[in-house]
Amino acid sequence: MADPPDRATGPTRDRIVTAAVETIKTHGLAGASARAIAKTGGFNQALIYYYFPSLTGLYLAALEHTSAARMNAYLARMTDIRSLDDLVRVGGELFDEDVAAGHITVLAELVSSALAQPEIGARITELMEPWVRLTQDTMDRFVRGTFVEPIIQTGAIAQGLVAFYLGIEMLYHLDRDRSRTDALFAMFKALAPIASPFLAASPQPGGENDD
Amino acid sequence: MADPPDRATGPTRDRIVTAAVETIKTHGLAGASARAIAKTGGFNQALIYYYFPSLTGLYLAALEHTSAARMNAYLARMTDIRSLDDLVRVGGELFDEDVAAGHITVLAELVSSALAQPEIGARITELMEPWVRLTQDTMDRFVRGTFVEPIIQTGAIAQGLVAFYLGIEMLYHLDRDRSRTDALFAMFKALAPIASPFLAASPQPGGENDD
Amino acid sequence: MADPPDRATGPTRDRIVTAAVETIKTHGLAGASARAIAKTGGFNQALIYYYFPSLTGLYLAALEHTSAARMNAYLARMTDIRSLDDLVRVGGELFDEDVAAGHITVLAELVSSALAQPEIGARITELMEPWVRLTQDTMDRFVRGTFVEPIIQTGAIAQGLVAFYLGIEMLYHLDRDRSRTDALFAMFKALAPIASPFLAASPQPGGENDD
Amino acid sequence: MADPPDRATGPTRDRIVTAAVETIKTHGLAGASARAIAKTGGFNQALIYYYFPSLTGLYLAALEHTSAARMNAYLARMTDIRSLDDLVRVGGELFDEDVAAGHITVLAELVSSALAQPEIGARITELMEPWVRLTQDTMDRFVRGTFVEPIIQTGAIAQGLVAFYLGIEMLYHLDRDRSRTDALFAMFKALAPIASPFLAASPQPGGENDD
DNA sequence: CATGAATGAGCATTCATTCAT
DNA sequence: TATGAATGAATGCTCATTCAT
Repeated sequence: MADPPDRATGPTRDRIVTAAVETIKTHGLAGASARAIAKTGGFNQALIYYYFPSLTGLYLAALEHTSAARMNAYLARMTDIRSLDDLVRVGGELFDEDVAAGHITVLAELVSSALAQPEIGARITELMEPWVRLTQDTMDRFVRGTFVEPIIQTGAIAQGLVAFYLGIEMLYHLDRDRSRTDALFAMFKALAPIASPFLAASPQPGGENDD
Repeated sequence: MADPPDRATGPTRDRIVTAAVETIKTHGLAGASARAIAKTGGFNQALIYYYFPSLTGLYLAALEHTSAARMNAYLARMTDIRSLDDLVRVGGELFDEDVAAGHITVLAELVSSALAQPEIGARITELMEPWVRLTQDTMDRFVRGTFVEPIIQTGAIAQGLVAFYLGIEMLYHLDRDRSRTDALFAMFKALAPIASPFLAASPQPGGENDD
Repeated sequence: MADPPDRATGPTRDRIVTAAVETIKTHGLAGASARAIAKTGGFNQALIYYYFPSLTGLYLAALEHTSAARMNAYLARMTDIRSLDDLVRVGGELFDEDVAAGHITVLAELVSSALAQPEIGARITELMEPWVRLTQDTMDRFVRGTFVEPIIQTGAIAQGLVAFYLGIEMLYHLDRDRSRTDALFAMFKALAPIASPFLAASPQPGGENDD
Repeated sequence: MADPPDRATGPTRDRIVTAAVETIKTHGLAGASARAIAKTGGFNQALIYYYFPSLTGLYLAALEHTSAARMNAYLARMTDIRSLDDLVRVGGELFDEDVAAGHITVLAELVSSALAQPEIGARITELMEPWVRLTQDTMDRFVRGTFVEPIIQTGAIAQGLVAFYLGIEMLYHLDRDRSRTDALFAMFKALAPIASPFLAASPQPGGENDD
């Protein structure tokens, strides 16, 4: 308590965070005890408390880690998207990567645990905001200037899409059955050419420029 | 003869299940220890094991309980729905009730825990199937006979809607902020009159008649 | 507490005792919980307390039961023994039956438990006395009148033989290896003709006549 | 790396083992709960699981401990034995020490518990083997070269003597009555001069040299 | 005569966390 | 910087026993 843990950087810290992500992904949050994480990473369990104030702190750091890593991947691919067709295709690829990276697993487990620990709920909400923003921005690029713009609220829809994304991943883990997700992506793909006329022919490139 | 518990009925069993639902709703699955549930219900913790083979058994019973209770409520209201407008309105009301009853909370917590305990995943999937079915049936009533029928796959969409529903509830618990949900329902409400022309003018009453 | 349990007789009592013997034999004393015994016998566990003041009371009754049953078998075969050869042969047969009946298992388990519950030690000692007596009497029949009579103390040896018997059975259960016991009995068989000349040519029939 | 306990050495480990021996000796295996052992040793019960994988592991370690300690004592005294008279005298002294050290108590309790937990039976058999070997070796030293050598099987007899030893100790704990044992040792003492002529006049010194 | 229901106490084990080194 | 040692509190679960019926 004398020394202030929660060191911001360092290779050992990364090692711990990586081990935490891996353990949460494999054994769930309930199975991600200090012992389990230390075993995964091959270090002493007391080391966790040298870098983080508590296990919860590490859990949040794990979410920050995967979130940042995935966000980079998303941003890198966003420039590829020039049509609704691209959007569906790239979206499917990114989803597959998300699942493989364990990002949404970590997210879902933490969101789930926030019920019992409301104090971390706010922080998780913060960490999700960039994703909602990115989703909304992407939608705006397709919607701006079209006749649907005044009808729909991209902000609300973005929230809903993130929720949907979270839910889909949770259901996937129930029985590891990809057919659910596959059917949905297939339908999106089929709908894309139909919806295209109503949307922007060539979506404008966009970042996080407007608020 | 009284050895393998999991008694099917009885007032005490109900008391335990109710206490379990209440505890999961309030403290999450991680906080729903045998002791915590017993405290909520005002009975001895050993009593749980007289009625259920394990805590996991009780958790599943809790989900079965809320699921059955909510399904009854849903079926009772289904006949009220005669237009897309009705659907949005009744849907919103039912969602509010779901949240209040804690049904989706119990569901979300159990789905989340299935990551670490794959053996219960299959059972949860079973318990979710009636909901997917109900969702799909309801959609079919609006879609059947319209020109959108060949374009969309109500089965896949139903899965997606259930996932969306699950995700929305999880996000709601993050910060207890209803604005997210409200904005979405408001938009649905606004979209209803626009979408109506494309769908069945008067949806056919339907149960679980077709497979 | 109002009614005095420990009923002396009755078919139901026998059923309980038999179930107790069976359970101790199979699962050991530590595994012979009220539940386990009731399951073996197919009755309600509370029934035990209608016939016995406590589980310990039932355990002792179980020992009394097997002890009496085996004593009858021993006495019935004693008249067959007319030579040292007979003794070894019949002794081997009776040992096999003892093991099969679980008598020595129950005895060994109870003796073992007496360490922690000294209050039952005295009762067990009492229950073992007839066996020591029988052993001594049998020895006396062979020794009386011979020149070895003043040299050995059949009382002490009888105690030792019973201890040996107990120990052998315990070791047998370690690995279920009969070879140990077989080798010993084989050697006894080989020694019998050698020892015979030193003992009574025709052992006198004897009961529990002398003190 | 510190995860699978069962640390091989260390003073704390010794403390735990000693406390376990003491507790088993006093309260029996059934009374040697983690809490009871911790109380005996004055340490936290969780410490047990830092050094041993389970209570069973500790029980076996306790047996290994007493067995090794007693074996050292036995070997140290073996050189004193030059006659049958010595054997009886030293044997009696060692038996007294065995009882005091609790070695045979621990052994008997563990052997008894192997009925319900067959998986530890094999290990216990292993731990008993040196004792059987020592007994046989000692007998061989007296028998070798004498006319009784071809008649008796020292291997089988050694097994029987160990069994006898075990049984005697168990009976002793029934009523803490030493007279049984005393009478037997007294008789052995009386028989020694009689048996001596038939055995080796001066037993050969021997270790575990021959197989 | 027998049972189902119920309980308080105890069990083995694991937890997050601390601390001296 | 990192670790081994240690602990108090909690975990899921089983126990012998009681009691109303």
